[in-house]
Amino acid sequence: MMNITFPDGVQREYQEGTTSMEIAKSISEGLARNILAAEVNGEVWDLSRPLTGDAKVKFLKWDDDGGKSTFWHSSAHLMAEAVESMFPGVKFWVGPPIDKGFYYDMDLGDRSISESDLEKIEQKMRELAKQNNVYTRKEIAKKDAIDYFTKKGDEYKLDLLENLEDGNITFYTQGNFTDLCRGPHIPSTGAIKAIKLTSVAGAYWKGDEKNKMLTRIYGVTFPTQKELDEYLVMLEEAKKRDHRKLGKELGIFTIDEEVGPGLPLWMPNGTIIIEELEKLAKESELEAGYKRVVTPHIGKEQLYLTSGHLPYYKDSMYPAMELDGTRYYLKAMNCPHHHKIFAAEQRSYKELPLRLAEYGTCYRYEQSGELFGLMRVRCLHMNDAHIYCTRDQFAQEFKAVNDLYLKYFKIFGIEKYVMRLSLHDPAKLGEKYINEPELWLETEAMVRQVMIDAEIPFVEVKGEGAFYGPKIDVQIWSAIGREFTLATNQVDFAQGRRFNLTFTNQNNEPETPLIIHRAPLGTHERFIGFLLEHYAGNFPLWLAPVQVKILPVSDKTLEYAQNVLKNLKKSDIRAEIDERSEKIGRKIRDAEMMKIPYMIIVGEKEAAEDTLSVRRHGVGDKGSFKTNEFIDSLLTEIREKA
RNA sequence: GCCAGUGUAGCUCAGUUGGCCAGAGCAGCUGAUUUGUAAUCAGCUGGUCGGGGGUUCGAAUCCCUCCACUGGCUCCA
Repeated sequence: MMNITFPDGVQREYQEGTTSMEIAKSISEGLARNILAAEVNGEVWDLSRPLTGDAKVKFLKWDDDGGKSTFWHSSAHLMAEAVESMFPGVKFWVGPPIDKGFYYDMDLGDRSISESDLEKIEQKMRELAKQNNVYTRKEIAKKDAIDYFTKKGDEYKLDLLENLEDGNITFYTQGNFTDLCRGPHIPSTGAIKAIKLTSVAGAYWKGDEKNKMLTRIYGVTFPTQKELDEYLVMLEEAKKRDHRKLGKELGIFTIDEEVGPGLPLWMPNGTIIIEELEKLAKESELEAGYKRVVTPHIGKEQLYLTSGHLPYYKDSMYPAMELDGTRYYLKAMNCPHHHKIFAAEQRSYKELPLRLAEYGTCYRYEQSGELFGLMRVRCLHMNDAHIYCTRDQFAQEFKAVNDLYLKYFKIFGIEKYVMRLSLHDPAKLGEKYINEPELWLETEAMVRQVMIDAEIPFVEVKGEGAFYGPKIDVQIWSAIGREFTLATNQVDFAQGRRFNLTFTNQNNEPETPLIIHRAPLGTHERFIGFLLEHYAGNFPLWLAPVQVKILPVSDKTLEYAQNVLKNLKKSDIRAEIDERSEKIGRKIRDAEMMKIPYMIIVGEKEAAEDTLSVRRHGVGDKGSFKTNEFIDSLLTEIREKA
């Protein structure tokens, strides 16, 4: 007998070799119907797999992450079966579950799948799901597995097998499809009731662009049609938040083909937001002891050779222009220019930390396929600053930058983000990263310690560091789920030496400063793109391009409206009058569509009483106010950035 | 850059298997209307069908090529 412990602490005895499905059935038939997999001693197992000894068992339903991923993993196999039946000879690479659904990579030879094929594959999947085929697990010797795939001529699975240990290899079969797979899977295909293949895309084998491009099909499945429908509605809702759509509708920015891809033009409404953000940044940075500088948009080749950028990032820079025999580059980063400001004067330890800030304009030649609205562009305005400090000052300075982030995130109500400690990859030293193994480990430890001391949760990711040092990146997601770095806080142990930057220390010796590169508000482009989606276009009052729209009921009250406008402008409130000879309902509708925070309606009643009828966007009629009273409440709301 | 797709008026979209001057709604303009909390009415303007080349008696529709965009991959200081 074996002893099974459930999550609530209850223990029960079962015959050895009992499967988790049988255990579930012994508890209740209802439970057995709703479970997809079981967590056995922390590992997700098939329900049909026999348990061999005492264990902790937790049943996984659709609502558990482990349940969903098992469901989607099995769905990937179902899709593979459908594809194989329609495209005989197709070879499969890997088909994992992902955040929302699953994909499978495959080599179709000289055939290709277009989006119109997806529906046919879906249809086939539905057919196969209805057969309710059982997913069967089979342990297999490595030799036999190699034989199987050698006969099949499948070099991809053979490649996978190379890295697997004998005795640890399993095959899964459902219907006519057998795959090398570590599992686990749901009991049978019948549970998959709703299927949507979302897109087909190319993906390099093993993610390396030197390798062959495989075909990747993305899909998502659900246990009920209702859940799929809800998911599709959610996708539609997300599209309405897309900053590319909102940016156009609200007159924030435009991208013109003739100006160039990835080169946004900021329209008047967008420019107001830019100016408000810069005001916030300048005030905060002044308070935090930064000094402002301004630097040119270009620099000589030698500058970027000295900094070390050219060998690492030349491909991402616009090609050089040659003038009088000298090559100049458009700057892709501000740091070399700032370093030259540090170098321009003799520096004493008494000046440190020296914090140089600039909203710098940079140009990066991003690959054409990577451009994405405002989130990935070729011209960007960075909330940049470089902090030159001693080693002793580092922790405090780095933490102060983190505090600045958190202050901003609070203002903007940004809650969904992940702080990522981006580390170097030792395998790429000298190639992608400056070849200073000890300095890497040392600075990485310094940053880690600051984060731990500040009790800020973070994840560590190898291979995401800057070429000159580790960094903390703040990761966010666009409305359609793409991940971006919103803000960054980086250590630089390399450029100080490369530029020969020194200060005189207390012992009257020259010493190289550590440098922190930071951009808490990222770039205007990405930050405003993010804010558009974050607020769904409903900007808080202090950021709203038009804060108040005055709507006269008829021409008769136009004069009174103009008076009100004058008063609002006196208080620096951004207001406009809708002077069209439209009905009030129409004026309200248009102002609502433009997501203007406050509408004030002035008719003969208001003109006679010297009042305003106030309407709040998305809320409705707020009643009658005296002009001064209303302006005061606006000013408070603006000041508090509510 | 790579794979797959898309490109018709400022916007959202129709345009049957290639066939009469390429359509609609919204927006814009002009006029009428003077209006009370999410669309007043009428008339009008507006498109070298992404650019170029080709096939054809004839191309928005078929082919080639370039550009841009979309979804991914690679990349992301």
